[in-house]
Amino acid sequence: MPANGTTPRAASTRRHDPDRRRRIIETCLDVIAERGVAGTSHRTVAAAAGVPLGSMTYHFDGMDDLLHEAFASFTRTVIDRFERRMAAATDLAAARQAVLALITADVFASNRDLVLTHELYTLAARNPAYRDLTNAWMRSSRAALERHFDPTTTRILDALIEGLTIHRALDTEPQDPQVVQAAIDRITRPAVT
Amino acid sequence: MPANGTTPRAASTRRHDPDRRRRIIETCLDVIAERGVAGTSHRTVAAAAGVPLGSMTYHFDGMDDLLHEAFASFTRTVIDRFERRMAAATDLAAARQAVLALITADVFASNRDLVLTHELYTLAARNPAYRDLTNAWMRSSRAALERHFDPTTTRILDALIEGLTIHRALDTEPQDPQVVQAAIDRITRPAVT
Amino acid sequence: MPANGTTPRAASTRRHDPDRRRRIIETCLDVIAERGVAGTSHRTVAAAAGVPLGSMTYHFDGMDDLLHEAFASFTRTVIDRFERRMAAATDLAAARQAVLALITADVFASNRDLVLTHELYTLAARNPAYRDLTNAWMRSSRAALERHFDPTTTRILDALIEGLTIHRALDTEPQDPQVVQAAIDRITRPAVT
Amino acid sequence: MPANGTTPRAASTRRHDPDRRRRIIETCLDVIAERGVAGTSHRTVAAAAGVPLGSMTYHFDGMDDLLHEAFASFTRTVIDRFERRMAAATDLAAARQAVLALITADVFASNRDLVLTHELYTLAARNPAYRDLTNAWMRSSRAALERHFDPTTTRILDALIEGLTIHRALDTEPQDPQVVQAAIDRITRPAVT
DNA sequence: AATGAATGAGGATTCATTCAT
DNA sequence: CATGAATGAATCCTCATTCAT
Repeated sequence: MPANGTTPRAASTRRHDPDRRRRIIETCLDVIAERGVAGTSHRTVAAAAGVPLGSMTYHFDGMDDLLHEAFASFTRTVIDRFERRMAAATDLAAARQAVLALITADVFASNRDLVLTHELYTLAARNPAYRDLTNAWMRSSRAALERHFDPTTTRILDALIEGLTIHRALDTEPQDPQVVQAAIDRITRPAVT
Repeated sequence: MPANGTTPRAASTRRHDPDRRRRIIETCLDVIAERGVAGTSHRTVAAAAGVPLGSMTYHFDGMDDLLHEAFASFTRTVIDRFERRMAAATDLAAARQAVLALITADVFASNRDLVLTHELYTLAARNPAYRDLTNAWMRSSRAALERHFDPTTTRILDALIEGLTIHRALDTEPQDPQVVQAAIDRITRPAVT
Repeated sequence: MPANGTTPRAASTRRHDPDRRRRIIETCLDVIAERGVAGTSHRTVAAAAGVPLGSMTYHFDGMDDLLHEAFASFTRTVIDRFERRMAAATDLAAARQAVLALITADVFASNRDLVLTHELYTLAARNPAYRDLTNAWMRSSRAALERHFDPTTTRILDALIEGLTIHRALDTEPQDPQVVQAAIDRITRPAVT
Repeated sequence: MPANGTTPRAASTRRHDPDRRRRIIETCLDVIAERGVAGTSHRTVAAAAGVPLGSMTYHFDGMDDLLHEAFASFTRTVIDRFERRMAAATDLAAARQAVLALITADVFASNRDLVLTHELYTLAARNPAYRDLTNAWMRSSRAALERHFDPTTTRILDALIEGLTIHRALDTEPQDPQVVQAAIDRITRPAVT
């Protein structure tokens, strides 16, 4: 066995690279996170993924196709995380707790996710082709919340999560956890009769 | 005082086309709204503003300078609108009404404002140089809300406005006004004791 | 003898899709007519013919081989038409009539043929490899005309057909049939003694 | 005065090159003649003209603009030559002589002109934008001929010149001058009564 | 025998910026 | 003070061709 750590066949089989497409997509998200959609070009992605420039238009019908695929992968990931978190809650208290965790801990745990979300929203704001992704995202978030809350509460919570997440990211001073807790309490507590 | 309404100094220091700089900035916002930051170049702005290409680097220290000035102008405009709306409210009921109007009517009345906001957030998410603008915006929104609400309520309302506005823009189905009303009620009503 | 009408050998030597090669050639002419030699690539022809890209270099030794085959097919077609038209004439009057018909009716009945002819001439003007086709074309035209006219008259008629056809195609105003008739009369009438 | 033969100002004034545009156009014709329209790219022309690639799209609105300008320059040249030759003829005999000279000597004296003509015809056959050039060319040829011949004769001569020229260029065997002479005689001699 | 995968070269074009005027 | 001219780098994309299967 060679010392370089690659399998013997790797050198000879390099031509056929079955998940190169998938790897380009993931690399593309990294590049977007780091340099923005504006700084994402065939060249930058190809260089980052270690594939020849010609690979880009071979695997994708142009920059737009690649971007859409990349953001489709991104939304799939965040939707999964959201759904798993909410599905784990078995009663109302747990559901409230899950929402708290979503906002304060994991949805945009990384700056990467925040940046990607904004880039996607920016695209969707001008280009309807990206609305299918944001729509699917919103619909799945609401479906996950509606397992535990009524439709109106769901809508409000959904907007709250959005707003608090954005402000947490943009704000220079740290977010007060008590504010988040208070928000969830007020929105989900039963109406005063 | 001169009859034309400009101060004497302005006339002497800025000869040719005194507000060309300002006009470029406003045109730049139009271009961003229409084609995105990515599609905004010296060329496109110069063409849209009807000024020679050389004017751009004469009046601004490069693209970034121009973008920052443009978004500074934008945030000034939306901050003004927000503050005027909130300042007009004289009691709590009117303040609640004002928040409702902000969300359902005027903050992102136009698609233009929505697009510009997302473009700015996207820049700010990656580039700290634009955080001063988003910070000032957030601070002023909160100050305006704090005239009527306590700090915690203000934070929650602020996030709610953000989230509902974004969702209204991205969503394909129209926003239910009752949801907005319910949200404001729950967030601003006194705690159940 | 097999019932399907093909020779036994053909069936055994060409299995899959026996006339794919021929179909590619014909499609290639369509593509050239529509987009020009410059716009004709392996890709465009393969797509138009509905064959995989790899087929192109399998069946032909590169673009040039394909182009040459395509224009060979084209000249064969127009030569046949010309010869059939001239062969049908049995006396001098009929021959004159046939020349008239060639110019006014059928040589470049379609814009397709005109375009293909110019594309071929352009290739032949620079690349000697295509001269064999234009030479064969000219030689056969002359042979067909020489059944009815002396060599000098043939040369002149041949040039006239060429020139009138080109001008008919390029001219924006329609060609006057009387001019064509007059030209044939003058060229083919006996010399004044 | 420096020994290198350039004027002293040349080195310092290199930036301002007032007839660079014209030089690019002429070089473009050379490139087309040598490599065809298909082989004519911004790169090849820029390299041949010794100008940076960026110059091409600075001076021209793209490849099509450049091509059109180049062929406009070309047709202007050949039209001038044609007109000068015909204008020099003072009587009918001289006019006949001039037509003979046009065909046998100078219209496509060089292979360059022949190639350029075919390239232009090919463009015009498919792209109406080039018909203005071929139309102007035909109209001016006819106007020049009509100084000496009636309209019908002019049309026939015009077509003859076209056809004989093309065949002279494509034919491998040399053109017989007597055929040309005979053609002119037959077309221009008075009708037999 | 036939083809999908892959790639490096080259295509037109746009760009921010510099500089001489 | 203001700008038209100019340019080299970078943009996306198409291409003919090679090659492993």
